[in-house]
Amino acid sequence: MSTIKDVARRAGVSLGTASRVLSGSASTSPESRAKVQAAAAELGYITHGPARSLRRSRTDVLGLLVSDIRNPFFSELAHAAESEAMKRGYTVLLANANEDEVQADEYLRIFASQRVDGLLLSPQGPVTPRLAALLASRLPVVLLNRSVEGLDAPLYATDNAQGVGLVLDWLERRGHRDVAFVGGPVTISTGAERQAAYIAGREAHGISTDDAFVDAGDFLAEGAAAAMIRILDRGVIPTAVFGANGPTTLGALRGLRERLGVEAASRIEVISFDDLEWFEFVSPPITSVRNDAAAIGRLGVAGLIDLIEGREAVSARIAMSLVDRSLMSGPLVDRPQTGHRVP
Amino acid sequence: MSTIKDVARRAGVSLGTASRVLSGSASTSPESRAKVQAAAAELGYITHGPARSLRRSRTDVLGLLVSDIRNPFFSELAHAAESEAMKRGYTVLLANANEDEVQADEYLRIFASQRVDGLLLSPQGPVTPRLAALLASRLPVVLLNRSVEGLDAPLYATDNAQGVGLVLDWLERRGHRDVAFVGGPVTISTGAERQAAYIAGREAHGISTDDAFVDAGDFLAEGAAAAMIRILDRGVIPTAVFGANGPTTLGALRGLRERLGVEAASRIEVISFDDLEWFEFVSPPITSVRNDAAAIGRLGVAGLIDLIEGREAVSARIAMSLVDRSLMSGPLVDRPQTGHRVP
DNA sequence: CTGTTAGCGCATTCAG
DNA sequence: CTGAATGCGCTAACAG
Repeated sequence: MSTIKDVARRAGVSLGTASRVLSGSASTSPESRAKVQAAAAELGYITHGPARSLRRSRTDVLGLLVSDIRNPFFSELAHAAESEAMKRGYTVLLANANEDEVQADEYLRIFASQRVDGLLLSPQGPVTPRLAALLASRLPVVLLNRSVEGLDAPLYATDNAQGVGLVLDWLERRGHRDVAFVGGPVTISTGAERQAAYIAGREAHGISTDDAFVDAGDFLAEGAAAAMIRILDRGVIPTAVFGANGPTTLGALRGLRERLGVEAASRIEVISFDDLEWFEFVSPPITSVRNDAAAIGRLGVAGLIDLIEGREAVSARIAMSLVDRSLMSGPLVDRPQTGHRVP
Repeated sequence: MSTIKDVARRAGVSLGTASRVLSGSASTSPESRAKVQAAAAELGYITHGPARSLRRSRTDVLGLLVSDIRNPFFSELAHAAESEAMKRGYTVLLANANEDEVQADEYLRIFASQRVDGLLLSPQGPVTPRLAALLASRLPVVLLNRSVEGLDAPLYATDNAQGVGLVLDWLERRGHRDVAFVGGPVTISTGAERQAAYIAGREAHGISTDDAFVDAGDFLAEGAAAAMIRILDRGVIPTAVFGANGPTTLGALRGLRERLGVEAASRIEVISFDDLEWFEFVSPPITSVRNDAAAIGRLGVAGLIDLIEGREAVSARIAMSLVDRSLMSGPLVDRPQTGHRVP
């Protein structure tokens, strides 16, 4: 690999001039510019990132720590964040915590070691000592979708209360009273907020307040299936199920089918926080409130760059929209009608 | 941020000794070790990655360039690669080409600039000049799932011919003659290999050789839906559809429903290359051949590290397995029976 | 506008 | 086993 020294020698200019041309930092004569650029092209010169970072004490790298890259919500978010960052001259170092606090902490160490210029964080739990140390070092941080106590950073997140409101309205319109709620960990802000909004609003929407209908998993399919089964094993039969995120809805569906069989399960309507591409294919189709993951990713990157470059960054809540697929199938005729207010 | 110099001063040893302790490179006295480690812990010292990389002329970073991070095949692969790399002391820099050659090339530049120690590549097309330059610089490279002409690197890939064989056997057992094939770009090795194996094997499995049943998209849902619609618009009605990767199957389903309606579409069986988590919920359930993305990711990382550390790396083809969901639904009774050999 | 020089933080040499 | 010295490749400060 050729260095800037090689380029300078070949172009017949000094090291400094070559550097100035290649990084465009100061004005240079047209002749120098031409000579240096030609030499660089001939040699296939590519800046040595680590050396440049060492000298400038910045890396132009952003760390992005997501909870679960296999959750389409996060893979879409990551994708949007990455292209926004690239457009603005930054590279994203993506890490996957796999909903695991220990792994998250390990990646924070790597980010710190790589000296990322800023951090996009979707936290797993409370503020760990390592995270506290990063914050103390005044590393710019923004939060994605999940907040955490004692961490005062701009937050780019789904409007959970508004989204749950859409769900409650829909449940009421469809005449559901016996609704199972499969939530996520209440230790995660999204889990807590969605559950709280649901519990607070259900009575006003004519939904049973029997807590036998409520359980929570881990925001992954497997834990959600177990939660769904726990609900059913209490002897209640819901007419609708509300899954608190994408993987949770997947797990809830599996749980329903495992306990009730395909036939009986297909008589239960499902609504999901987070829209997945396959909901239209299930019978009956699954309705959802859609979470604009791409917007969150883009806004997060923009906000983080604002912080890095010394500007203000303001939090934003992203509104959700209802994707009502119940129209496709009409009212569920085989549903037990006891106690239902049919729309 | 404290530097190794601060640690040395605080521990009352020289810079060299602190470095030796912290990187474990040479033997040190127990006392020095204790003092240095204590000082490092007190200061919250974290190695400056760029400086270390500059000095050692290696970064312990692997570049992973995937075609489409929102394709679950790749997000699972990326996840597995990342955790395998972490286990072995490497960090993965993930980039998403979005099935776009230009973007892929841009990321190759970033990888080169960051001086990654090796490259895991799922190529989009032919060898670009930039990729050629990287290869010429003797950067260790392994290929994931897709090969490319003129690039002699270890390949960790699905056994496409074997997978298509499983599909053909299943189609024959189910008595399908009029089978639509929705493929991917033949400019991508997986697209070409899968299509070639299907075309070559169909006659021996009693499947129509009418090429009206064959079309190809772009390995994304939208292009596949268009291809499916082109097939149907030729006036043929298949009894089964074979989608050449996950997003393709999704698109094919959408195309079927758009042209035929839900009812008629549900009388067509679908089989897919790549298994998706929701196939069990579709009616009838979608059968698939499963691609072990995690294995490919792990093997790729292991192979790449072998190359980096001067060992041999041998290519591997990963066998696919049939996930037969037709058992769940039994033979399709409403299917037109003309010309079918019923199993 | 350009050449020279210093030094970012670290690992590694060479003496001792 | 340890300390002192060197330089990885680059940018920025300075003097011209």
